[in-house]
Amino acid sequence: MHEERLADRAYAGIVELINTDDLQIGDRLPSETRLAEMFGMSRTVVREALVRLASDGFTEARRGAGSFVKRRPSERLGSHMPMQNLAATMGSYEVRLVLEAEAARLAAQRRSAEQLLVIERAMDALRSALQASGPAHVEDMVLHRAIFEATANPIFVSSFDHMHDEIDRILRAGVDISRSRPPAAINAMIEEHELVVDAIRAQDGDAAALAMRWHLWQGRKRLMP
Amino acid sequence: MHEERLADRAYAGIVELINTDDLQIGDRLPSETRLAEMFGMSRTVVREALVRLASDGFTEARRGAGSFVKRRPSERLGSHMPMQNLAATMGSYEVRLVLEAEAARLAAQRRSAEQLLVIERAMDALRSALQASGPAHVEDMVLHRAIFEATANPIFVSSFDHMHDEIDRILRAGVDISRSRPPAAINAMIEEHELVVDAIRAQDGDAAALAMRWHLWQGRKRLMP
DNA sequence: GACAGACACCTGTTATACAGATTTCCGCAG
DNA sequence: CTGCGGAAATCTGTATAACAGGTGTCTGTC
Repeated sequence: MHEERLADRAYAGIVELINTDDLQIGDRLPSETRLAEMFGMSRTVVREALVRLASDGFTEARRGAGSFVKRRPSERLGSHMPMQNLAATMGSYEVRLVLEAEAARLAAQRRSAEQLLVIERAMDALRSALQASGPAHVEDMVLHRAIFEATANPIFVSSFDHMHDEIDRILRAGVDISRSRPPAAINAMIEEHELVVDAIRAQDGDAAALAMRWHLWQGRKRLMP
Repeated sequence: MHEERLADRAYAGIVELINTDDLQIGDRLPSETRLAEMFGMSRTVVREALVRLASDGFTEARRGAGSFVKRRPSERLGSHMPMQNLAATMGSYEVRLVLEAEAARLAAQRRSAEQLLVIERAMDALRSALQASGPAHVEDMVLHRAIFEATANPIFVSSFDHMHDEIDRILRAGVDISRSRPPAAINAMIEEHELVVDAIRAQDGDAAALAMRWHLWQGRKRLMP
């Protein structure tokens, strides 16, 4: 369908080059002529790719000197930044604490009646799953996502999706999420979520943000006491 | 100071052409050869400008047919910006306010000496770009991203990348990047950024978060007073 | 009027050349 | 050996010519 042009391959090739050769910010790329013969294409095409890379803020061309790395294309997490699962989990809670607390506040302020219904249904599903002592991480995710959707801000929602994907990929490797929980923890998790949902129902932004912070903080403690 | 390349003039010329000739979405631009003789430059340069315009989502090239207007650049934000973009801009500031303020706080608390250097170099580049009255959105982005990298939390960094891509995708069509800024605004933008960098240098988390909040709030006001 | 084919035009790509800027390096002076 | 100046090598920016392959249009025929 999309007939790939040579310049697209050159663009991808240079990005890959930065990653595999571990070029740091400020490092010089091979010259246009060199890249052209490396990729087996003309200098014109390489130039087109470099122009787009510069436009995207990845590289910077200095006349007479060469092209330089200005900002590294985001390498996939985990491959180039080997991080302990523990540290990664801490990191994930850091981001969640920030993003989710504010999402809860906005959700409380803006929720429509329909969105509240979606949230409450997700809450019921989560409660059932937890009380059945089964795996509940999917229900948990559905509830949290519903809260993001109630912010009526698509960028918030897509940020949640992205964050969730990243966290999932890191945690899935090491942490066994569906391990058995003591009954006390189950009741605590239900209660924490209910505090959040109650605040959203009451349209109390501060309370929702606080409850969400509390919930995430408790969750962090549950994972690594 | 701001060494303008021919391709920059071609880029601006084509944007102006779309506006003055009132080319609508789907309309065909003059051919590359025609544009070259119109602007008195070679086809090579015109092609470079067209590649960047296509990369910015303004035009689309169809092999054998020509280049076509895909999205119209608007000269002034606020007046011509469609409601969709306005809402998206508000939404983007909502997310940025949350994520970037906390990123600035963490950056201040955790920055290494090297990361501070990267941030300061990005600040220098941004200051130069702004003082030269040239386009500075890439330099701005580089600085903000450097702050996220100083959080030492890869999920934060990838969240920034994702957020930036989302915002870019929505906004880039509507914003004429090369629009002129009044000198007062330029100085204000420099000062706001410097407040953030200063706080990070001093490792004062609260001050960094506050300064970042202030900066984003001012930016929102600049865009839609 | 409908259709097929020739034709003109357009973008994508290659090749070559040169100007102007920057870096490298070598030789020379101290 | 060190410092320095300048030539040489290298690199990006720009121009020109050429061709391949796709697209739109016009024309002549039926």
